[in-house]
Amino acid sequence: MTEDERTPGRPHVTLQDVARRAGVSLATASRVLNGTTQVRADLRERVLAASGELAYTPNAHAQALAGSSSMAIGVICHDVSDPYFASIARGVMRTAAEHGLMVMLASTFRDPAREIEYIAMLRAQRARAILLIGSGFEDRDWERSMGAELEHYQRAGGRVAVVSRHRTLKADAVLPQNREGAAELARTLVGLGHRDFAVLTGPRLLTTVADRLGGFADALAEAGIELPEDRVIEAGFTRDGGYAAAERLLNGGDLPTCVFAVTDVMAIGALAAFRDHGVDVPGQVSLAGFDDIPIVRDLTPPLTTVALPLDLMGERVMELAVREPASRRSRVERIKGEVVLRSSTAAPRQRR
Amino acid sequence: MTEDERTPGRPHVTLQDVARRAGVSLATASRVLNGTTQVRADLRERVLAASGELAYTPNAHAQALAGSSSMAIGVICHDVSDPYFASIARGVMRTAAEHGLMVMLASTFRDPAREIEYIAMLRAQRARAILLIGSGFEDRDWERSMGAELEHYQRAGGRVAVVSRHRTLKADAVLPQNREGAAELARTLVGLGHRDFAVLTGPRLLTTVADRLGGFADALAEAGIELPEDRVIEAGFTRDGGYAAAERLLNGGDLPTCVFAVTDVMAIGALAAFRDHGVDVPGQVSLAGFDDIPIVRDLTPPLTTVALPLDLMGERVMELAVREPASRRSRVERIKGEVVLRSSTAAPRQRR
DNA sequence: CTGAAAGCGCTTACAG
DNA sequence: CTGAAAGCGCTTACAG
Repeated sequence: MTEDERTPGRPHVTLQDVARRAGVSLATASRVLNGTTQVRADLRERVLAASGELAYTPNAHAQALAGSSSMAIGVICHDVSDPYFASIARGVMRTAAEHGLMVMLASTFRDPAREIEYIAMLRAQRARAILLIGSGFEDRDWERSMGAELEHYQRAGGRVAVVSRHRTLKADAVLPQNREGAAELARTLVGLGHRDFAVLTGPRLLTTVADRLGGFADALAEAGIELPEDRVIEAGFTRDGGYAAAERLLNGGDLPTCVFAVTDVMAIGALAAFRDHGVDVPGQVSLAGFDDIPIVRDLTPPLTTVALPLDLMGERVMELAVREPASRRSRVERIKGEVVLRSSTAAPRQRR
Repeated sequence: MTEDERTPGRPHVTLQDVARRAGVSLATASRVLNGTTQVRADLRERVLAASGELAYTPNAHAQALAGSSSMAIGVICHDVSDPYFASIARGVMRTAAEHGLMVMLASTFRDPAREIEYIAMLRAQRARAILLIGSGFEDRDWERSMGAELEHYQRAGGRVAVVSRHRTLKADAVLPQNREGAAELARTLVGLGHRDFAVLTGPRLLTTVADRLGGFADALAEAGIELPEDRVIEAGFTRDGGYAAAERLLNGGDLPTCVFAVTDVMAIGALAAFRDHGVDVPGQVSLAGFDDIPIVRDLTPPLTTVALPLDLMGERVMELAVREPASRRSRVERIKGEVVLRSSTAAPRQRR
């Protein structure tokens, strides 16, 4: 493409330029290039040739404005650098690519103001769908404002899909079975001989935390094992939170025989704290996480966890957002977690 | 907002609706909302009120089309789930948010066709800038096609900025000092007493691999230490590649006293392979990586590496893309790596 | 300071 | 099948 082949003064080649060079009307050029209607073969050829010669790239904004269709999907997460999100994102990106969609990504760092702001931006972009990846809040205010913002978006034709439970959001959802997975893990650990547990958690307002903690505690209760409140240690929902929680546990006097961190990321921090304080895992204390992010296989010891097919969950949530719903009801896809025993857990030392 | 407050049949509230409700012209409403010109206070008030009452959201496509300005930045990486990218992305996202920009993300999995395709899509979106995160190729063909595509974009006013060296791309760049960092690491390891090395690398066509390997080998040579070709083991540029490379090393007969994996991600794989084969690190072999991704602190043993300020690099590359250049010359920001000694390296056992 | 109007680059009924 | 024209929702010279 050289300067004089396009309309002078314009930085981009337009459909008009292509049509002119091909000797057809704007309409015909448009029809050839997005193949809706039949066009006579020779005209078709000429348009294609002209488009190629001029290296024509359609203006997505003009297309969106004229056709009111956008190829953009908004994806909102808490932190791009969290490996849990990163694994899900892999599936999201792959599936987006397969559908020729662009992903607009936003990190909110759990700042509600930022979440609202991003939804407004995505509304402005006329994103075709918005994906919320990660735990919701058990919080009336947060829910109300998010809900209002999203409904607004949905009324204008936008689609919303989420990974993880959001109490009242009316949206398609991929739901990891957090309660069931945590319960199954508890039963497995009890089966190993453990009777004395602690749980390291993030803020209990997060639905994911509430579900995993609840499922774990309930299963223990069914086995006749109590989880005293002072054995539930709440900290940041991060690696450093796990580290801090484990340190608080260590300072709290006698250790339990088994610790459950509600996410692998927190478990990584806990493992580091145990190592730094000379506590052997699983010799002195067993440790388990949840999620099965890829790295936990490479820890020493490799981490027992509840495996979630994260990549697949990303794929599914994107597909929910893209596929037209058969009915008006929200679709729900439940994802089962599978307990994976690795060397970070063992039978307790002085059993009996 | 209720149905009858906006133009019937339209899903979105438009500026026209706002203007009508405020009793002003389209132009005035526009001026109030993007604050270019002065507008009389009372009109201003009325427009703001109307906009709020109708929950008006501007149509970004119409804005982009009319003003030919887009708030979107394209970010192209190889794999969103790679922790190296994830850390850089954190800085990118934060900086984007500070500037009110949206990030359109693309994963290419190093597929050249996909890279080209994404650049075309970003061109269609009239993205304000494109960020290439990750190593370039020492490959004429790849370079030619990428170069052509990007120049095309740049001629139309697009900005391009990269992290890592791309031989001939005319773009602003954040350049980690791979050669120097690897050389410094080599000197440090030699200082520890090592004389017998192996290097685990990704494809040597990647500029990052070439630079780190080259810097390491040169520094060894300066110390009078040879790095035989069969001590350079090439594999995939991933965790599994590192694992495979380490296994090949183990099968190759006598172990070196020290192994350098050109990225932390490969080092993680190597560490797992050593563990699986009962090779003690650093007892039998020392291991070092490069990048200092967050997780390597939590490995056992924690990994010696060359630390790069990844988050900061993300911030910088975004700022290069956003700030107007003073001259037409490409700007280059060099980033120094710092050797961080952790427990994965030690003096060799049977020294002397 | 304010408004009428042109124009951004497309798509898509509507006639032919 | 093809083309002239209206319209998508804004911004911004250009007059007043």
